[in-house]
This record gives sequence, C-alpha cells and structure tokens, in this order.
Amino acid sequence: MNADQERLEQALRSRDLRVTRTRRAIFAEILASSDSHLDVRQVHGRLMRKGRNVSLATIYRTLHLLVRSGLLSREDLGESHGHYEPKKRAAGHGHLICSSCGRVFEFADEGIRKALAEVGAAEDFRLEKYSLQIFGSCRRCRK
Amino acid sequence: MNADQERLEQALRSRDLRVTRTRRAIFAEILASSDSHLDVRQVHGRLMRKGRNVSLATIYRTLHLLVRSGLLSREDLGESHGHYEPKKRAAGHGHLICSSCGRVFEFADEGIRKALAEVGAAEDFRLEKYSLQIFGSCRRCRK
DNA sequence: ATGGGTGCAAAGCATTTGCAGTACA
DNA sequence: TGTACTGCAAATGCTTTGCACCCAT
Repeated sequence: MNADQERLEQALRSRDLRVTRTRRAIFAEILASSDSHLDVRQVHGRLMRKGRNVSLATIYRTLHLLVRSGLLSREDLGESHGHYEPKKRAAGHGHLICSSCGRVFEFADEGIRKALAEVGAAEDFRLEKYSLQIFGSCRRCRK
Repeated sequence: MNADQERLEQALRSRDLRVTRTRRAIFAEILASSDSHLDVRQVHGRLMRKGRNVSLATIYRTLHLLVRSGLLSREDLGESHGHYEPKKRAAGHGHLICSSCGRVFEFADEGIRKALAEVGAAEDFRLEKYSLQIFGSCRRCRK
C-alpha cells in the first residue's frame, strides 16, 4: 500500500465514507497521469481499457468527492469540460496552454502569488484561491 | 447614432455581414450592463422584457460573432456557462469573484501583467492572452 | 430578388439524479 | 446485516444545428 492510497483511506475514513475498489482505482488513475490533467472521459477510457467497468456517473461522483476531500482539484483549461489533477499545497497555480497543440504546462510562480495578494488587498478582498490560464503558443509549435 | 453602434456597423460591414436590429439590440444590451458581465440567459431576459422576441439561438450566434469580431470578450467566472463583456484594449484582465455574494470586480494590474510575461518567457511560451479568476470574500460579506 | 439572418424545435455534450441492485464496514 | 456505493438510464442545463421563413442590401 503506497502513501497516496493511505492518504485516500485516511481522507475517506475521517468522513465516514467507504474505501472501495472503484474509488481507489479512480484516485490512482489521476495520480498516475498527474501531468496530463485528465478529464472525465479519459479517466473512464483508461479504466475501461483495464477491464474495470466503471460508470461515468460514478466517476463524476467520485471526482467531486475527492475534490471536496481536498485530494484533487478541478481545473478549467478553457474547454467545455473540467480536468482533474492531484491537489497542490499552494492555494493556486497556473497553466500555460498552447492554443495550437493543446499541451498544458504548469507553473507556480512566487512573483504572481505576490502580485495577486496585492491586488486582493487593494480591493479589500480576502483571497481564497485563484485560477489562471495563459493561452499562447509553445516553442515547438512556433517553428 | 452613438459611437458604439458605429463601431458595430463598421465591424460588421468590414466582414460583409449585415447590420440588423437584433444584432444592434444584443450589442447594446451588453454595453448597457458592461459592469455586470451578463450571461446568455440574462441578455435574453432583458430583451424579452423590452418586448424584443429574440431566440436564445440567435443570442448565442450573435455573441460568438461579436467575440470573433473583437467587440466583446467571453469570460469564464467559475460557473458552468460563459459571461460577456465589452472587449478591453489589454490582452487580458482579471476578475475578483466573491464566493459568497457572487459579485465580480475587475482589475487590470500592471504588476500581474509583467509577472505573467516573465513566466511565459521562462517557458519559452509566446503569450497571447490570459484568463484569471481570484475567488475570495469581499469586505461586505466578511462582516 | 437573393442570400444572409432569425425563430423554432431537435440534437449534442457535459453533468446530475432516481432507483434498484451490490458490496463494504 | 444494513446502508453506503454503484450502474443504468432518464433527466437537466448550456450550447449548437437543421430547416423554413424573413428582411437587409
């Protein structure tokens, strides 16, 4: 049993929720592709290909649950559906999205964090989290 | 005929598109509520209340058109549907969104702009535009 | 008049929900 | 064993599309 699965068990048990095979599988799938920002259909496809018959409804329910429990975060990458990734410690981080090839690069820059805090302060706004998407073209696509 | 309507005519004519009553009305509605970030249903509601029988389909089509023409921009404010506002000169600006009352405050901070450009440069990414949402609680709601 | 614009209804996606059956504590 | 969990299918919400009619040019 690895550390991530233990975090999952702990999070679920502490909320009197059950630790099921399906929940383990869904959580593991997101972690295994932590740099790909999977969407619901991708998670479903990967599980089905492994012979796990999991319904879309359960995936939606489980992902919501894991987001509420603080294990995952849902990201908006400029498409009509959401993407999921393991939750970072910081209260937010940004995504560089290539408009051409669609690849996503993450970043968490301290300068931005500070600039955001200042903007919030100027408006007397208590910052909880932020969501930042930068669209552009990556080096590979510019050639 | 005011300056905004002239901009609309110019934008449409230059693309060999027709200047219709319906398009004028939709554009005017967004401008009239430029600080409210209207969504499609709100635009529809306001027009209907004024006795203009405009279909949702046409509103969707027209808003897309105006975004493509550079007159409006579509913003994602963390809901499952989009919001529209007059397009600003700058290639992007952010929104402070109160998680409690839902009010939206805009800002365009030079410090953030610079920090973003630096992040892009570090990854050799050519920045086209950005979208930034800061969630938190406004002063009024914290009391 | 003629081709683009519009309303209406149906279709398309992403997501949620009701319900009956299944499996974890 | 009892109840939360799950699959299935139907429902929902937002948005797009097909088609016949309408109106700017």
